[in-house]
Amino acid sequence: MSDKLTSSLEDYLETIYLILEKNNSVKAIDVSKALGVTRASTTEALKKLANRNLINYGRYNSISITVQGEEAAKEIIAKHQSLYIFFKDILGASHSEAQKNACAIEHIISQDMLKRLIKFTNYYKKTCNNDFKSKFCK
Amino acid sequence: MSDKLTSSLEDYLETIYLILEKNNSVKAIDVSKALGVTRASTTEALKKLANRNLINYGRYNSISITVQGEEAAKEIIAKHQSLYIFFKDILGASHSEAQKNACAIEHIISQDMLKRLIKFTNYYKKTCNNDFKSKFCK
DNA sequence: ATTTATTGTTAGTCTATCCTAACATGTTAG
DNA sequence: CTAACATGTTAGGATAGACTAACAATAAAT
Repeated sequence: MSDKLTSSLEDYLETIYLILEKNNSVKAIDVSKALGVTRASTTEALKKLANRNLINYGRYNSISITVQGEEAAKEIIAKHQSLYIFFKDILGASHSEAQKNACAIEHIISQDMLKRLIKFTNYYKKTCNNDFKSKFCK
Repeated sequence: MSDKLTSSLEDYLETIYLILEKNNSVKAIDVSKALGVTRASTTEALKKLANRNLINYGRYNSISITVQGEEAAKEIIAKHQSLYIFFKDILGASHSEAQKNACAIEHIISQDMLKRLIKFTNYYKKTCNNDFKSKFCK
């Protein structure tokens, strides 16, 4: 039924979820600030997310997330998190590098590849004691 | 001077380079077919690449690549290759999965992260004998 | 409570990318 | 050589995403 979200809409949804988790409420302006876009852009994105029943929201209303929306957001965040951990803990990248790359790649890596990456990360952490990191990452 | 290429333009340039490598000549139609886009889209992209001095080409002319274009193409292909190898040889993904993900991620992974990934891949291949792949990837 | 500041919306513009359809140019087979 | 076919170009339209600027609604402050 629902087509795959664009990277951009995934970013909006993810941001809404994360702010809600912290603050227990989100306003459009918070989303705008978090993503570094104008309020106009956020309005447009919110409409699209609402049309797909991922969030509830109407004119001048505060935003809530639907069950579907929550599921979708959690999936994105899980991808982000797995990538971040691989970049940081295995490859030894800095927080900001790991973050930046995870933010971009989370939208395009396939489910299959992500599963492999997670399995590998867990395996490597257990078995290899971060040899690589200690040798090559200062 | 030259802004970063978009993912789309990178794809066109990469494709041109790869076809040239094989055939010693490229036509727009080859690029169209390789990328699965219309001739019209290719015409447009070729104009943009020519404007940035990455290829030489005029109306109804066959395409050649400039020195700058070659450099840029090689960089993209190197990214692709490194990602592909990691996905295939370390994570044990299939050819097509590795290919698909490399094609997408090559345009967005940072130089820093790529370097780390390459270093890691080499290190892991030497040191770890593909334990993970043999255990988890059939 | 009314003014001021903040936040949200709309309308219109821009860029990038793709498309289709019509037309132009090249190429190849009779 | 000239008809077909293949290839390239143009014009025009669609979608997605962002922007600015003007306006509307809400919230805060005096």
